[in-house]
Amino acid sequence: MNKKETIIGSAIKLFSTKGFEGTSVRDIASDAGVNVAMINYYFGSKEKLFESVVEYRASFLKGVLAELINNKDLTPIEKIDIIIDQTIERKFSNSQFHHLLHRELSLTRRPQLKNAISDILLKNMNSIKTIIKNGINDGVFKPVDVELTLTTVLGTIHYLLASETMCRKILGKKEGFSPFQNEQLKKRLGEHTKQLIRSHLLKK
Amino acid sequence: MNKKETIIGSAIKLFSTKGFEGTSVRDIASDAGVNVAMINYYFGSKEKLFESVVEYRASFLKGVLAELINNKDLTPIEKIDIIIDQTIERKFSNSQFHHLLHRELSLTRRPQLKNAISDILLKNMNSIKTIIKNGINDGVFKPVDVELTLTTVLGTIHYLLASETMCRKILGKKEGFSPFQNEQLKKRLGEHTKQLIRSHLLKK
DNA sequence: ATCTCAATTAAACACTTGTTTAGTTTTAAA
DNA sequence: TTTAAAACTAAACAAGTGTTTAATTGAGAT
Repeated sequence: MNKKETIIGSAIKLFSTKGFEGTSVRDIASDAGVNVAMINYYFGSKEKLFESVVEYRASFLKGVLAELINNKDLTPIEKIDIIIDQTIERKFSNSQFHHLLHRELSLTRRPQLKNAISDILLKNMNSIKTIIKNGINDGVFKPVDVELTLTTVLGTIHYLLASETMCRKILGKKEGFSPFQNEQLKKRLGEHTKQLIRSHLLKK
Repeated sequence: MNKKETIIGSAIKLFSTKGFEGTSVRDIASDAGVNVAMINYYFGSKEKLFESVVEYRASFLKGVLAELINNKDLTPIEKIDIIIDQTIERKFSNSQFHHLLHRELSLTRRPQLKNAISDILLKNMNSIKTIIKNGINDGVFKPVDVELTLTTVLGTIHYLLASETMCRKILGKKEGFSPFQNEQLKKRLGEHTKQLIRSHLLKK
């Protein structure tokens, strides 16, 4: 691994857990085992490093959803199930990075970065949107509020993973319980979300 | 309004929009029109000011939900409807403060504050939880995953309000659209959430 | 009028911040 | 082996950080 990537790795870790303002370039340099000046040498500034971090990791979020839309062998509800599973998988394994994105979104600073972030997040949403819309047009789904149905799917998953402390308390678990590494919780969340969406979307 | 409250007011505003680390005590003092030293004089430290902010505003979040639980004149689903409306109302009018709480929850620092915050948020959740549980026991609701159903209600509302930029893009609105002041959006969100929960909870 | 104590101030404190400089080492091509 | 660009370093920079100090003001009680 070259130094530039090492720096990005440390930056992801620290920005995610301590926030952008809460992380100093010296923290990052120390964690990455490089001289402080290397950050400005490679990235120009702390802020540009942040942009590089988002850009670097954004590629991980690009789902392979485009092909799913045009798949003729799957029913619309099967497609939704797959998307729910994929979304849960992705949010569980990159939970801290998701927090970073959403934290930044909720602040007023750095508007151009916020635009970049929401564009990234929207790519996934648009795939789900298309599938639901097609399902409605084909008469398989009820004529629901498409945008808010998306919001429900992503909101449910996101809210549960918003904080380890919170998640434990919601579920009534003890201190030792690690939600984000728990396969059983993933399964439980998947089943709830799928069941919910079926009731919401499918005609009886 | 005394100075202590003026400081808390400015702190809420600035912490909400710029984050805890992104806000300096001089920012706050300047906004409140007081000397910098007054913050440490009244609150002891920036961190303790933060705790005061949370404590001060937390009272606004205390719903009158306790009495709703024992109300015999309302059906379980009517109670849920009321809770959804109340939650939406509250999140719309204190959206920035909610962001502040959730942002802090997603960081690793200040664990005792995180506990305090999640306890505050959980008080509301427990009221909803009881109502759903009672509904299930009475045979009116399907035997759903109670904790995750809560998560869905709060997650839907929270996710939509997570960021103005994001909200606009989800809904396909233009730059001028102000989601958090929009009565029509409140109504739309209420209808979607209630419809969703009815399909999910009610037996056919 | 004197005393007392809380409220308030400007200034300084010690420290951290992101960034830059000027110099050195490393690398690799000519 | 010489040369030139890239990689890297320790140190300094100016600005900003939260906090404390010591002095001053103001109001109410004695």
